[in-house]
Amino acid sequence: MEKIALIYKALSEEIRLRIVMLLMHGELCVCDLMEIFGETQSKISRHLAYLKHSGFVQSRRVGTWMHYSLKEHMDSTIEAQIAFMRERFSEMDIFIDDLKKMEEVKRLKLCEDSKSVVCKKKAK
Amino acid sequence: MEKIALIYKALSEEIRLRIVMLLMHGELCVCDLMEIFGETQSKISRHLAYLKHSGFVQSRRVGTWMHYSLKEHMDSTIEAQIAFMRERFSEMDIFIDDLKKMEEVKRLKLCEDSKSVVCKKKAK
DNA sequence: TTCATTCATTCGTTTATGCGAATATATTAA
DNA sequence: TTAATATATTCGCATAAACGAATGAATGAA
Repeated sequence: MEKIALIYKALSEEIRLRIVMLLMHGELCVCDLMEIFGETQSKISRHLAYLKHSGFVQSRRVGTWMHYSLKEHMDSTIEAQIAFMRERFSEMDIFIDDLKKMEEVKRLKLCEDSKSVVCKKKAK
Repeated sequence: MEKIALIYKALSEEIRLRIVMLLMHGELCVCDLMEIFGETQSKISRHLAYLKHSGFVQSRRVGTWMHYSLKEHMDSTIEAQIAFMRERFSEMDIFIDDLKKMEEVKRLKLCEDSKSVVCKKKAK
């Protein structure tokens, strides 16, 4: 299929759109996203894989964590589309709410001792 | 589903993307699009219906023809997305080729006598 | 009224996609 | 080495979406 259609297919699922919008503010790991969206690990991981194969995001391992971020040397069409979205969608309620939730999750993480505590707690 | 995701779902199929890009240059009827893309009537009509329900296009009847065009009072998000696409994609080969084909189809139409001849010929 | 033309819609089928649950893998710590 | 944690992937299923072929509806011409 046409490259551009594939870009829009990647953006045609709400959760992927919200992940992309969140990653504009920095790196997040799978368990952060699970908590922010209240979704299962399987679902988050699958959509991240989709975004990775579509050229939107990259990942790096940090211990047992995988940190996801927007891809650094992105295809220029994707880059332009993301710039459009940042400019156009940033002020929309749904994305602002996600951002707030993200900040809350990060704040909680800082209050905890070790880097591993938060996710362990969730598992319990 | 989230409104924005629905916008991108509408753009996630190549033929719909190409139809939208073509309609930036003016009205077209179903049989024009059939000829330009070499696709069946059913397929073209179905995707036009999809674009209509998604808020991208409008139609008006002229005799037995249905003329499709970009919607006049478009949702502002869709409008902005289309402006982005016009600016960003207009020079891409696939869309330039479609545009050339469109001009050829229109030229042929003008050379023919009555407004109905072209489509009748195709049917034969 | 009858027929031809354009387009819309339905039907049955096929393919794609998303899901939760379960399992596999990689890493770290004990 | 064993166990625990975070993540990836597979499995089976359910739903969505696209397709061609056929049919239906609207219009205009004869």
